[in-house]
Amino acid sequence: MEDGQTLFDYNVGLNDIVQLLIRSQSDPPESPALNNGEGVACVIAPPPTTSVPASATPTTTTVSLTTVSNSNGNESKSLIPESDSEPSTSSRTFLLDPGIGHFRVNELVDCRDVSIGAWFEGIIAKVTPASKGQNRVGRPSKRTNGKLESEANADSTSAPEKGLNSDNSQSTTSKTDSANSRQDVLYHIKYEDYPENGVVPMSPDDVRPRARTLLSFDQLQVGDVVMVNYNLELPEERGFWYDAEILTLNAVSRTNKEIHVKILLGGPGDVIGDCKLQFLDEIYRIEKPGAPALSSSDGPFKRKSGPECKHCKADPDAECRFCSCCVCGGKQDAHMQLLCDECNMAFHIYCLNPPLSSIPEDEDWYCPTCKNDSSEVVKAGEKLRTSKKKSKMPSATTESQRDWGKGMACVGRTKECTIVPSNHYGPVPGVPVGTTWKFRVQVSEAGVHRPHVGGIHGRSNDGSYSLVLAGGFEDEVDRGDEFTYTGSGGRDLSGNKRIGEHSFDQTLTHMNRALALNCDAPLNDKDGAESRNWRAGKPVRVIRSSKGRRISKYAPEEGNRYDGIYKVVKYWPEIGKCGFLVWRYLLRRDDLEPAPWTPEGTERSKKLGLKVQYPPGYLEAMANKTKREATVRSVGGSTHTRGRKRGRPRSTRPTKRLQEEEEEKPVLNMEEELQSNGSPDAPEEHNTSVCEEQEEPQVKRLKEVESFVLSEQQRNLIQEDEPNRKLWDEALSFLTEGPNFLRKVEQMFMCVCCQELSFQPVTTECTHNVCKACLQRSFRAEVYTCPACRHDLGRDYAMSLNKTLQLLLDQFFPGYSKGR
DNA sequence: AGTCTCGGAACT
DNA sequence: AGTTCCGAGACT
Repeated sequence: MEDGQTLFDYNVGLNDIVQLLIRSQSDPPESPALNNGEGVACVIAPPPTTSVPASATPTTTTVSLTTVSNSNGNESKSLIPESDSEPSTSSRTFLLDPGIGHFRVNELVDCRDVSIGAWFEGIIAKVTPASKGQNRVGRPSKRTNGKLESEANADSTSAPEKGLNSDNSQSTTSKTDSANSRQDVLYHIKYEDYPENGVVPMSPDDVRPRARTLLSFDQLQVGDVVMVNYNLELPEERGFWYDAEILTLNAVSRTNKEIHVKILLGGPGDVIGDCKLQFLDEIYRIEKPGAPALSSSDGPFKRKSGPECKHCKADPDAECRFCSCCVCGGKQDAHMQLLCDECNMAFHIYCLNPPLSSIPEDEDWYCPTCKNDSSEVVKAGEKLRTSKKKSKMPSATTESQRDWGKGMACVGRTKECTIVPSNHYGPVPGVPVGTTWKFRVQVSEAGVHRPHVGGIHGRSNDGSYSLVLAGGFEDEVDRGDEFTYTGSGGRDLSGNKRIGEHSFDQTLTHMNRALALNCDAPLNDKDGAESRNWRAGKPVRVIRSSKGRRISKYAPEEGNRYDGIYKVVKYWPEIGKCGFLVWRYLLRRDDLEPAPWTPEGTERSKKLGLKVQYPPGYLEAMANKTKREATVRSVGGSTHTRGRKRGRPRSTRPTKRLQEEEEEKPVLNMEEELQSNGSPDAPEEHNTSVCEEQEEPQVKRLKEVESFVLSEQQRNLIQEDEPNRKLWDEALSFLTEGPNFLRKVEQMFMCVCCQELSFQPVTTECTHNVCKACLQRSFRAEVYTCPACRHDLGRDYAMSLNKTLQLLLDQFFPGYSKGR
């Protein structure tokens, strides 16, 4: 990121997870991290077989190497030299005592790359004193090591090189205190296999004597910590060298043995449990400090490392498109094989189409299938290109620094409805008519009306699932159980607007077409159509917004209320009051649940304890933001009402409210349309923000919620689901709480893996329910335990589907499995 | 990736 | 009270 840029500029959205690294100005531009292809164009290294006997001839630097490094002196861009191209070790095999620390110069050691937690062969190049601060700087990777040091010491004089100058004074003190001397040094090592990394400073914790002792199977015991070869990404293949604690030793037969270990990556708690080892005859003892020092003249003490090709078994004569050129499979001309920085496949430069005449000078190289349009890539230090959309936004031109976009219209969802798919018709299970949310984003979260802003939710080749009545059109009529609705479009929304003046005709496309498809009639985008049997049309969930109060007295006082299922009776084009053609729809209610404005409806809402739902923490935040007065204002209502409420003693409020509601209901019900503007003083039935806490017990006491009624079949199925008896018993105790029953069921049969209602559930022997797919994924990752309780299921566990439970969940949450 | 949208708070 | 402008999400 560049100064002045925001995450929005990078299309990072709310709830996205990103990884950020702090960029250091002092980080040398060319200091590639080990095993980190980032920023480094690699040329393929020779196959492992050719490198094994290599140490015999240290002077035979390959001819191919010189050709490239001549043309390009930059090490990071040049070839990775073959392992025999490390002349310095053989020419200086004597050990030098630096006077401090445990290791001598030229001693063979193992060094841990803390970024990946693996040990690599290294040689001590020099030893310097280190200030305590330096050693305590976390355990950064080699790449960040130098960076952190220079940053930490930017304001002091104890940069590493300065520390070297004050060598004498510090070394004497450390000699007197041997316990400190280990901590107070910094080892500078060279990796045997990665000379291009140069000399790397290392904390004493990450350096130890070179492993030299192979342990046989019978020398091992459970609990021992040893060094093993393991590939974290591809456990079947050869990988790097890690410390590991032995978990199980299983000798199936004399030749067939199994060892499971826990890989220890170095950091506290940084472990990978239950890894099955592949290379049982390559297990090393970990040497303790003080083990006899080894130098390169004592032998190579070199372990097999790195991924060996499993396709060709690293046969140098075999053609292999996996470990060698993926075009021709040939292993020749290793120095002319380019490695793609994305997919890691190799390409002879002459096998490319078009072929390249030389190794490219760019730091990165991507193969034709991985290459992105370079104009789309924002490189480090480059300014972002403004996208088409952003360049159209007013802020791109006006340069105004206004604080837009902070409102509830611009927040992201914090949860998502998963019990029904987004294209679900009909009610959302567990959401009764009368449920009210303050903000549209909450309606979206509940899955009742998904778009944040749009009035119609639908798909133009399927139909409409829900719509919001928000009174945007003067000429709409709302009679409660029947209303007219207007399509979308016809507005000029340039300038990043959401609504605007009508400036052209609407068409029966997009959402307008979707809503028309709900009508039980063949689509007619010329004249509209009338249903043959209006009830036969597709159901639409209808939400009334308090904004609709402008033209409809059926709109709620506050927020957005789910009013039930409606059907499209007919639709037709007409010239609206705006002067342009609009598409108009007649919707009629077709729902057994009583409408919220009817006496039955208000009664039911009361029983269910329905009140306006606010986002978590919203009321508290509002209360903090302003004072009590401001909180009252947010409830809405006229000044007159506000005054009355404030003057009223709190303790009497719940009773009073109920009386008022009972008086009010008939009024609301009987009022004729046009009288609605005359009743602005109606008491707020959804007045919650001030007295919510006080109300709670009262509501509970008064709540005689209508029970959830199980069908005969459901009852039988629950009986049948023997393994889940306990869970069902608990859920059934919520039957008396109406919609809470479904919420309880959803909660109890949630899959711990995907955090959604279990789909194709497997009921484990420890009576937990998980999606079969989730359990299979776990087994593929070789974790054979119950995801919920870690009970061992065994790798041969038969995952049998609990069909009874699946039937039940499908009944309670119709359509939820369609979304999977 | 581009287009569309009966929200909602900051600003005037 | 009216105007201006934003991110997010859904569809195409």
